[in-house]
Amino acid sequence: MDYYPSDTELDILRVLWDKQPRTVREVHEVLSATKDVGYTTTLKQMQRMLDKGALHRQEDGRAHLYSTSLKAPKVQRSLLSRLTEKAFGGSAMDLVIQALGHGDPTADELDQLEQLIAEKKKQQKDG
Amino acid sequence: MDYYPSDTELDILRVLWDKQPRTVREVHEVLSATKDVGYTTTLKQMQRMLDKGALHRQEDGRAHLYSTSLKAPKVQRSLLSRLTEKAFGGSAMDLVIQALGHGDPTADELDQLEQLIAEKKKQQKDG
DNA sequence: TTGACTTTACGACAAGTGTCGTATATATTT
DNA sequence: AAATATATACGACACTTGTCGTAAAGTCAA
Repeated sequence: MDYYPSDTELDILRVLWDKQPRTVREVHEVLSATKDVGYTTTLKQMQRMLDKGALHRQEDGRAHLYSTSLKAPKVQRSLLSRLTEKAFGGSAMDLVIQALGHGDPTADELDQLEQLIAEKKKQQKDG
Repeated sequence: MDYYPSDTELDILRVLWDKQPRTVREVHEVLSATKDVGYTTTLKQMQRMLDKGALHRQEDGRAHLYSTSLKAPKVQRSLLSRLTEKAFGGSAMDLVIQALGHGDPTADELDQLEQLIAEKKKQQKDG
C-alpha cells in the first residue's frame, strides 16, 4: 500500500510542497528552470499522479489547480525505509553513518543532531 | 554514469556482498527463503546485470559462478545522494534527522554517531 | 468571426523491470 | 541406453516511467 514516488514524481511533489495549489503551467515553469522537458510531459505526469491518487485537483476556469495531500515527512520516511531495507540490509544506523560521513553539515546542524542523540539516549534510559 | 540498482537487483547484490562468488542456484536459495520467486526469474535478473556490467562470471563446469565488483559503500552512497536530492531537496541533514528520528538505535550505535559528529566538528575547527 | 493562444485530453513509443514458460544442453542415476 | 534432474539460453508479457506529438476545446484580442 505504500507509495514510492519516482524521481520525476518527486520533482513535482517538491514543487507542490513548496506551495499549493498550482496549475500545471506553474509547476512546469519551476521544473523547466532546471530541466529541459516539455510542457505536455509535466502535464502527463501530473495526470498520472492524479489517477494514482497522489494528487487531486479543482477546476479554475480554463485551468486546473493541483495539490497533494501527501505529507513530505511521510513520503520521505517510506522512501528511507525502503532504502534502508534494500541497500543497507535493514540497518538504519549504517545509512545514517554513510549519509553523515559524506555530507557537509554546518555547525548548527551538528548541534541539532547531537541534541537528537541526547534525546534518544535519554529515551533509552527512561524507557 | 551512475548506476542505481533496482530493488531486486539490490536483493541480489546483498547476497553477493555477503559472500562471493556464487552460482545462480545459491543466490536463488537465499532469495527464495524470504520471497516467493521462480529460479528463472533470478537467473534472468542476474543475466541482465551481467549485460549491464554489474556482475561478472566465470565458468564452473556445468554452472556459472557470479560475482560483482561493485562496492557496497559506493552503491549505497549513490543511492543516498539520489534520495537526498530528490526527496530531501538536497539536504543530507534533513535525511539524517528523519532516518535517526524513526530508527531504533542501540546505545553503541549512538556512541558511534556521537564520535562521528565530534570528528566532523573537529574537521570544521581545523579546516 | 477569425485568428492566435492556452489548456487539457489522448494516444504512442522506447526503456526498463519483474516474472515466467519453454527449449536445449549437460549430467546423473538406474 | 533411457529416464530423470539441472543449468543456461531465449523469448514473451504486462506494467511503469519518461517523453512527446497531435487533436480538441475554450479564451481573448483584432
